[in-house]
Amino acid sequence: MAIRDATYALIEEQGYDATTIEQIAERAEVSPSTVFRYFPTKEDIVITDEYDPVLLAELLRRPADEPWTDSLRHVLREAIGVGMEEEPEVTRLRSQLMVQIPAVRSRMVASMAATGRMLSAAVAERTGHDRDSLEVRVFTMSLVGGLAEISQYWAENGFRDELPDLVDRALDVIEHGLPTRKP
Amino acid sequence: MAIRDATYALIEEQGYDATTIEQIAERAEVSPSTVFRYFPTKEDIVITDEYDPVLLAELLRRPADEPWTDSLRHVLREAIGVGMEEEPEVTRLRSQLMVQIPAVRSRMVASMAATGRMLSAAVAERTGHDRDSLEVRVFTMSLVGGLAEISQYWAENGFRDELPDLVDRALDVIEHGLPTRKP
DNA sequence: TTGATTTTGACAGTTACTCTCATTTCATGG
DNA sequence: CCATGAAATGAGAGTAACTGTCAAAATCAA
Repeated sequence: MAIRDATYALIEEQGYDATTIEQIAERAEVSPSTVFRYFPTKEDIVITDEYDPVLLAELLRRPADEPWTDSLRHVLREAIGVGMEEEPEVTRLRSQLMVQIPAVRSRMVASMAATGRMLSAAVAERTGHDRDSLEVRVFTMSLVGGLAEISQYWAENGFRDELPDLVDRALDVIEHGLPTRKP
Repeated sequence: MAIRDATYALIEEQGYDATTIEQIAERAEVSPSTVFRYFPTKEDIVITDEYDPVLLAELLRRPADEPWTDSLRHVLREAIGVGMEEEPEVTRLRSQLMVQIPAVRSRMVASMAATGRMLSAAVAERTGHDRDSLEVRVFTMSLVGGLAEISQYWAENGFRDELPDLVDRALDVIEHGLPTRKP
């Protein structure tokens, strides 16, 4: 979409804060009204939720007898892989903005929380818990919190790690807790 | 502080969005400029970070040979207990605003993330990890994510649970994962 | 009391966002 | 090809959260 492209371009040129909606509208050759019609907030232009349904669909496609933590691992690796292959610069830019711009970060966390809610249903079914139980909700959100940190870590360290590896390490921590007594 | 009191009162009367900085300033008998001087954003008037140092101090006071998950449990229960005893209505209002107002929620999560960073040092030391390692960071943020959900759950269910119990259950999930095969 | 320093306020400006209403675009049936 | 209705777009006015600057006022020290 033109609005999104214009936004990415302008942010790379001038930075996030210096980029106004008016500029975005001008670059995309639409009116500011139209920008607001498609994206309720400025952060929404940067962030995308479009992976959510994909993620969920993938999860449901996994064999039912697979340990669900494994399912999750596969699905997350896949989702992240897709993002990186299709538009690596955008993926990086998003991570970077997450680190630098608090509003973007919180929009991202909110988005991931929504994803988490979706996952809750799947997780609840597999584990035999009630979807609205404290346990499932806490687990899901702790998952989301941990995963969000991956992006931060990645960006802060200059994107030098392979994202799938980070996902693996993060999931290990979330599944088994911190490995004890590491020298 | 007068500004904070005025804010709480106005929010209870009119709700969060309907309460403007101008009204707050008027009620607190200061100028809007002064409000902004003390609180960078509207959400900051509602949220407080003052428990952070207390929490950290408590944590350091625990015996060094205690399993650190136990230390965490004690400290969190204590911190929450204090908040509830000293100003229960405010604690409840904050939880409620966290559920209703996205901006407040994300400010809260950010605040808890900052607390998490502080805890990271303690956690890292006890477990022998590097404080900046992905493992510690993921663990800390997943802790924060899970704990933040407690507040949500509590408010959404009409504050009928005892907060310390919820903390216990949440920490169990975070420590041991979701209990498997619950009928 | 004077002088210095800190706190406060008045004010102007920016920008994200909302609402309303008119206009344009466009698909569809006659 | 034209008319009609629906959807997309735009113009414009308004609000409220901030930011920055500078002057006035309260506070404190000597």
